[in-house]
Amino acid sequence: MAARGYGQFCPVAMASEVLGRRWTVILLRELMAGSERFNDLRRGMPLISPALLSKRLGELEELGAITRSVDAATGSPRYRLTEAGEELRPVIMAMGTWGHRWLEAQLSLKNLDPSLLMWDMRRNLNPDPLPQRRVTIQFLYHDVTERRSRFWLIVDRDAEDGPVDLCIRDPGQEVDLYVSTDLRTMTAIWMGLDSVRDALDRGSLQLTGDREMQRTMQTWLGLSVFAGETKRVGGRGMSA
Amino acid sequence: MAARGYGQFCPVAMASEVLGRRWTVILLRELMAGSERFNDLRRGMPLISPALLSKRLGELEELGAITRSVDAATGSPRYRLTEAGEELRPVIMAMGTWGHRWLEAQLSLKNLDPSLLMWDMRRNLNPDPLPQRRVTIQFLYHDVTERRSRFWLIVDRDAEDGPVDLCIRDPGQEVDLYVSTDLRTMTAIWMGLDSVRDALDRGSLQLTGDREMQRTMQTWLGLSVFAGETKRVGGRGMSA
DNA sequence: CAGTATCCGATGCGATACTG
DNA sequence: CAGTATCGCATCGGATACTG
Repeated sequence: MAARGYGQFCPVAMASEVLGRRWTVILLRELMAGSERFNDLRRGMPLISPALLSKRLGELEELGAITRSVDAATGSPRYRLTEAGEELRPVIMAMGTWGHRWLEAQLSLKNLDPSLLMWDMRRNLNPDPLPQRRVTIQFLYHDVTERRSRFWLIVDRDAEDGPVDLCIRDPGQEVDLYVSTDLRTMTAIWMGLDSVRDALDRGSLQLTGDREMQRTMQTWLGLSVFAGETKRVGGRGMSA
Repeated sequence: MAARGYGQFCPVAMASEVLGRRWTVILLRELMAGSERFNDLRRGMPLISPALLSKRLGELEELGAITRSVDAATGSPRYRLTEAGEELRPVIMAMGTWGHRWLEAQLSLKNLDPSLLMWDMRRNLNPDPLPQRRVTIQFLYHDVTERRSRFWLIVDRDAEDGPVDLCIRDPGQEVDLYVSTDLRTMTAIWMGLDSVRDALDRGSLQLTGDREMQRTMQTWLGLSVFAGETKRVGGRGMSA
């Protein structure tokens, strides 16, 4: 694919040589979102091959943007942003803001993926408006093939591995709230293009169970960090 | 190169599908720097093939980031950023700022290119500190092969095509200031890694001609827009 | 000047399987 | 869980030549 590099001394060109590599930006986004372990990173970018992920991690480490360290307790490797890596946050955020403002929403809603959505929701869910006790929320996407249509979020503020756990098998606990909807609706809500109330009114979303949890869903359901940005979308959107 | 696209609805991923394409970021930088014509754009990215430049321009137009219009006077096409394209400026700037702060300076100084440097300098030169009359400045890079070692900047505030013209052939005018140096020194000054004074003191830079222009060189010589950023550089720099 | 057309080569990357 | 090893091909894009 050509002589790798643009032959330019301009800092934009040099940064672009790094950030232009496939998956690198997505990987940084995952790291910024807080994932530190190899397989957690994979969950956030399911289409990457382990070989390539390993390679990209190596490049970023070589570059000084991340460090690889071994967790003393578990013995498992952890990848963390260095100061240099942390300073890429404005770049990634600016990209996301622009993408959200200007890229056709339709396009987002073509790349639907229930696992990815649930993984994102797990990360941003806000336990505060929920009951103090441990609660289980079941999501059912009735337009998704059987195998990936049901998910359970278990919220427990006192859990060791973060307050929210995502299951793809029935955890066998009593469910406090059932959420039944289609993938597109839930994704649109997550991206701030739709709201819980509107979806309920339209009948695109059904809630069953704890009334209080139903009422406060819009507040505990964390949204995409870009959901607040005003959408513009002037052009014809991406061709792909 | 694989299924084009990351299969993600995240705005970062979608923006990255556009900005990750080779040369796209460089092209945007050129447009943001003010180039509007096909061959001016090429001068700012000499290693791109005309076919690919044409393709990228088409993609950005399709996307709604630029418009192509035909100049009524000259009949030549002009490419300009739309509002959506203009809003990519923070992204490009953030990339440049990061690149300047964290990427090994050595690396920049490996991608030396006299034509590119002169083309950048032409753009950012500040005519104000210079004499009111038309002045000619000759640059001689004594470490560069004969054919690309001499350049002339002609500064004329009243010229039709911008105040500064760059020539690669002797324009046959009396030269007001001779600048003799090596390519690395001049690039380092341009990037804010070195100063006119220091280079003069070290003997890496020689000036002959108009004393006043010599004295004020650091002020009329416009620097890279990133020259003000503090360099950090923690890691081992890029592998390339 | 402002592109198009064509060809072909390198290689990035996806897929899959395997290991400590 | 956290990767490595291997293979093969699609495709991106570089080179060159040509045109209105």
